[in-house]
Amino acid sequence: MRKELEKSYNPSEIEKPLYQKWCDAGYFTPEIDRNKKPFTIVIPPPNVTGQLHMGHALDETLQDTIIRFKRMSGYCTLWVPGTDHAGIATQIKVEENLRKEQGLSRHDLGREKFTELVWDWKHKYGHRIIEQLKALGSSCDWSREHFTMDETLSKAVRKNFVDLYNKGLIYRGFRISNFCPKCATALSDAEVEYKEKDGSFWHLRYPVKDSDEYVIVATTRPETMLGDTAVAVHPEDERYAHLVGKTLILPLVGREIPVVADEYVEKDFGTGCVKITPCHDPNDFEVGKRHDLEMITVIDEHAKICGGYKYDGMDRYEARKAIVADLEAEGYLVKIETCKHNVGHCHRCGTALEPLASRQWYVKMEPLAKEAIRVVEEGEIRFIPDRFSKPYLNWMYGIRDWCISRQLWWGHRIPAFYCDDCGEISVSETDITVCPKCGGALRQEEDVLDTWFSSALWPFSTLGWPEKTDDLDFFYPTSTLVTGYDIISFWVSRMITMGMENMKEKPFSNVFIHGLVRDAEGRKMSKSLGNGIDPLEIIDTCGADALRFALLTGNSPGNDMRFSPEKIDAARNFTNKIWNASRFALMNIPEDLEDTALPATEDLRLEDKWIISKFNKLAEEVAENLDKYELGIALSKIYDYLWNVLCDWYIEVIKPRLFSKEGADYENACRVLSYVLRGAMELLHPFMPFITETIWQALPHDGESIVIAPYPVREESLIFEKEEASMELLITAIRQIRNRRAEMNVPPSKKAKVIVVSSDKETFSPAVSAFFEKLASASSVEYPEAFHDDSCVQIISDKAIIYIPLAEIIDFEKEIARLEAEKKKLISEIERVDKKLANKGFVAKAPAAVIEGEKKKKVGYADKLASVEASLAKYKK
RNA sequence: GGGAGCAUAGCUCAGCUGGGAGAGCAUCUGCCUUACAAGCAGAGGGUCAUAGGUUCGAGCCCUAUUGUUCCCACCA
Repeated sequence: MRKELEKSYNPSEIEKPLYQKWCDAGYFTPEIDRNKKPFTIVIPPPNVTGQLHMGHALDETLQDTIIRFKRMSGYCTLWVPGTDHAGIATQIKVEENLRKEQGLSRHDLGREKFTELVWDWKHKYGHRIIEQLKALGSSCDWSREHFTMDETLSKAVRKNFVDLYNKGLIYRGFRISNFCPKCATALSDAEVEYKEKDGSFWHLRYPVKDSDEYVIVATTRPETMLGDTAVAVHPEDERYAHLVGKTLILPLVGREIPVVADEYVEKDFGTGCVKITPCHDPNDFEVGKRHDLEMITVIDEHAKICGGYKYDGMDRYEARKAIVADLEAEGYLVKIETCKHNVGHCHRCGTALEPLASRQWYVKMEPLAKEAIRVVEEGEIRFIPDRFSKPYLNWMYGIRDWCISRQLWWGHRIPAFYCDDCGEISVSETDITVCPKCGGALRQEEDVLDTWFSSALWPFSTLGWPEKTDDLDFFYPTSTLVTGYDIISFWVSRMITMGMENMKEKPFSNVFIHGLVRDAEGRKMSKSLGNGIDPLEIIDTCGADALRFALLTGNSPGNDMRFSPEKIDAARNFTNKIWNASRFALMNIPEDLEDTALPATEDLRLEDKWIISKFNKLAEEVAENLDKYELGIALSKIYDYLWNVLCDWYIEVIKPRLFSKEGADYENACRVLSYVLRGAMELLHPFMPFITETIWQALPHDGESIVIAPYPVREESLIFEKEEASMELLITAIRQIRNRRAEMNVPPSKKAKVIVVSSDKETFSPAVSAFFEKLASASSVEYPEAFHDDSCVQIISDKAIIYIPLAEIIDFEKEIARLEAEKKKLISEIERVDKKLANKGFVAKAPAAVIEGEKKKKVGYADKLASVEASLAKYKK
């Protein structure tokens, strides 16, 4: 059933019910069809308690456009949606809320109660982001929605953990890791953000035992001196060679510490002496291991001093002041320099991190990286744009073991069980209570896994792994992963390693990388800056289609984009334009026209063949661009076709036919208009799903929804090169007339006769008079063999000279000047082409088509020049 | 320290494998032409950062330089 279009496009009324209809019809829920090729995308799961922001909007729009294109192109498409439990982020949020509302900490509640509270949050807010994805039009299969802490996904996580442990790829180790004092947990290297800070460089004097000698060490973190257990010098440093093996007295503490020689020290940096604090610096830790130094922890996980000093309990910065003051008072402070240095910060909460030696769980990455490197280097997995494979490979080649334990409560609890009786550590896919070795009681590891440990499995865990499901069999490996460059190392790299390890097959073939959405000034959109534009607000006011258009247009793979209100305006104007054009079409297409067939070719008029031919070429180009992930280019081509070709020319040209309201000519115009408009909607649908479906339904159409309509493909029998060329000539002529009239300030209301002299009788014939009348303010059109009248404005167009009798407003001097300028330009053009054609190298090496083109150009210029010269001669007479 | 991106119209950016520079917005001019003033018609505006090189031919490829942004590593 066709429906009339409302007077104005009201996206807020149309979008929701339409989306519901699509879901109800099951368009997004594929049935496995082995006659079709699968095309699968897994969504980068947004934080379950998060809100849709511009970054998501871009990410989802890109995915939806691709998946809709593939769906219409006949693939068995699956877009798996879901959310991530986002360990730290979610826990922080709930903790903050708990503190604000009840003044309690998570420890007041205890682990079990607190975890329940987080689940409550998940149930309360987890649906919000899903609803927002729907509002965008995302054609996800909601029957396959997942959450990283689902039962099935949790099983996958445990299996993966146990498998890796049994292979020796997961181990528990004591080493330095970055600790966030605020989140009170260890972090992986990827979660550390370095920021340059102004700092000081404190030079301290450490006396040599039983001597008047001393060494001077420099540090940016004087409070760590409490944990010093050595001072290191370079083995070949003659200045200190005599001190190696001697003992120093650690100021304030009085500990006796050795001077050791280690290549890690750079002779020329600072004083050449380095204080060694094995428990609070990664390099010192290594030195400590090499020299078997004592490991003394003096800063705890809350960044407070510990270990039995008078500074115990003080915050690190407070302690720093106190310690520096004491050192100074006792004469150990030599000098203070200012310096800039990089300090690691928590990428979640921004707190300065503290390196801390502790026992954590790690994944041994090097063996896993091998395959992950191979599949990218051998092109099994392709990054788009290709340049992003470099940082990926860089990261992989320099891979370090992945710290996966987090001292949090929200997440997958590590399935390791400790026996306090015999010290055995058991890991198990199911909970166990009895030690398999000694039968003693077990207690489970308190820590949970890094969030990314579960998202690393996402492309196959969501398809059912470790079960051997049909989904997994059919839809894995997935086709394209769409994500921002900011999480290549966090997520993409880990999915590839885990995919290769668990599935022995890549998790996806293409990684389509996009940039960040920035504000109009190029800054990151952020809550604290208050410069974010809320995508939901745009959806409410302008519609999801306008938002999608604004995000896609001009966007190129891998590059950041700026988003501004002007872009939304342009997008909204475009939806308005489409809407009005369609409304106009439907006002004229008879209601009983249900048939979608084009008229017979012999019944098609010049303009019909032109617009049909251009449409078929457009279809081909758009598909090509989409295949290359050039979504922005594809979209701008459709935009151009709809606005600048279909609306500005075709609809204008056929208006007389449409207004005639009867006869074959009228009906054919309606059929062609309906064909090209419907086709344009189909091409545009992946980008702007709602408005295109609405219009498509209102037009004559086959099938029940545009969502499952076949994507247009170029049809060779509908390419009309000759008519295209003719029409372009006419358009050029009309533009030239308009141009001249505008230059002479002739209002459109002043009609004038148009006399066309052309040897191209097929193009310039009485059949097209209406074009000039409608579009070039012609009162009538004549086509004489030859014509001349000095009182006419002469327009030299391609393959035609046009005369317009507007004697009273012609400024002859101006005309002559204009023609002289034109002549000069043409002569220089001809010279340029001549020079090119005289160039032996060009003639010998350039492709034939290019040479042919140049020759044609020359003929065209020469023709025009002859006309210009003839006119000039007559004017000058 | 290592790597990458960007530099094109006043602004924001496209420009795919080299064959006479494009869009949107902004500006100027003229239009209520019965779909659309969120519109129509027209116009102006660019040594494609700089210098070399390859080529018959360079915005595009190579080298260097300048400016800018980002990523990685991180020296106490």
